[in-house]
Amino acid sequence: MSEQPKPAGGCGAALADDLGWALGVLLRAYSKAASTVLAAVPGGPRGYQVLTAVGRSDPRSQLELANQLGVDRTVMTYLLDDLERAGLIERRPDPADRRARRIVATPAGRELACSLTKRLNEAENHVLAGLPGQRDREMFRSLLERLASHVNTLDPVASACDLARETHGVVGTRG
Amino acid sequence: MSEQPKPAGGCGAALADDLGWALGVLLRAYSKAASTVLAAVPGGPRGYQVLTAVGRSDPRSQLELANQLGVDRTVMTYLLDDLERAGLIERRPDPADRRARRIVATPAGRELACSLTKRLNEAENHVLAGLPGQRDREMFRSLLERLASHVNTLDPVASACDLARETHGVVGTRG
DNA sequence: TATTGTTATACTCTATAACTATA
DNA sequence: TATAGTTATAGAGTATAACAATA
Repeated sequence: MSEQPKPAGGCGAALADDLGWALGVLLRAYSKAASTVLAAVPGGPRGYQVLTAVGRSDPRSQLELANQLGVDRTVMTYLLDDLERAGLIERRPDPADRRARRIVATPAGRELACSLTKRLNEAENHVLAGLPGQRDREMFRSLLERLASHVNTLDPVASACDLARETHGVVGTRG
Repeated sequence: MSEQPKPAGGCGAALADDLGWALGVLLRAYSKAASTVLAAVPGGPRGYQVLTAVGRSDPRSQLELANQLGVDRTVMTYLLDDLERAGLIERRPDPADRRARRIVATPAGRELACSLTKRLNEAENHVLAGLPGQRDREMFRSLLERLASHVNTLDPVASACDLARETHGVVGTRG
């Protein structure tokens, strides 16, 4: 339809009007700020995710952890290697299954995760600085989280962050 | 972002409470839908961006295009190779500078871009389905765009759509 | 035989640099 | 000398597959 080859617009949909564009810009800004904060952590953002995940609840196996964070279990090996070398986590034998390892955060790991979490909060605020009003911010967060959780239910993708994997496949659709 | 009680005396910051997480989930959902739509385009999302960019205004050089879309000029070469092979764009000599090529969309290219744009709009609506109310959607779009354009001014990153590129990094990069 | 974790390999995307042809 | 475009090479990041130990 619309077979009008309009020079300056064709079918409309200017870039600034694009949802994906806006989301991308915003996420990119946040990621930039976040990865500055997380630059010091072995494994970067991923390493931080592991730290918070193991600090949050009982010891998990590597596989559990990998599934939860949406990374391949081979990647998890490298990730944990780095974190362990840095003294942030430990691999302990699982008394119930000698194949598995229980991953626990060391005191240093918990402490680091703690301080990073605070700094990430600042990064969030930086991104949200475009909405000076407190009410606008709350509104945005609220709407965003409604959308995110809805999407998440539609898309029962295990959990938080298959993000990486999925997006990769997606983008990899290159001809 | 409220102060939640946390399990291990940690610092909280549950995953679902994280701005980066929500943004990532949403962008991922959109990317997934979008790349399904764009799977047929050589170069995927990038290819689509090129198509719309060249269809939107006067013929540009490859370098201009690369800068505008935030991709390396070496990447632009491959991208245009694919698009040209598919008969979607043409490289024409620039009468004013024999080093440069002017990139123009072929009729087929414009037509494809046009139909894809429509289908992308549907993808947007799919993602926004979590906000049933029209007013909520408008509000979200409005707030998001305010944020995005503000961030963009702070961050003079070339322009429109580093999306694709950043999406990789970003994705791996949730805080 | 299946599963946890490790290791080795291949593939994708991107960046860097070298090369050409023009300016 | 500098610039537009191309090509070749190397690097990060990820997935695939083979392997060892255990179930």
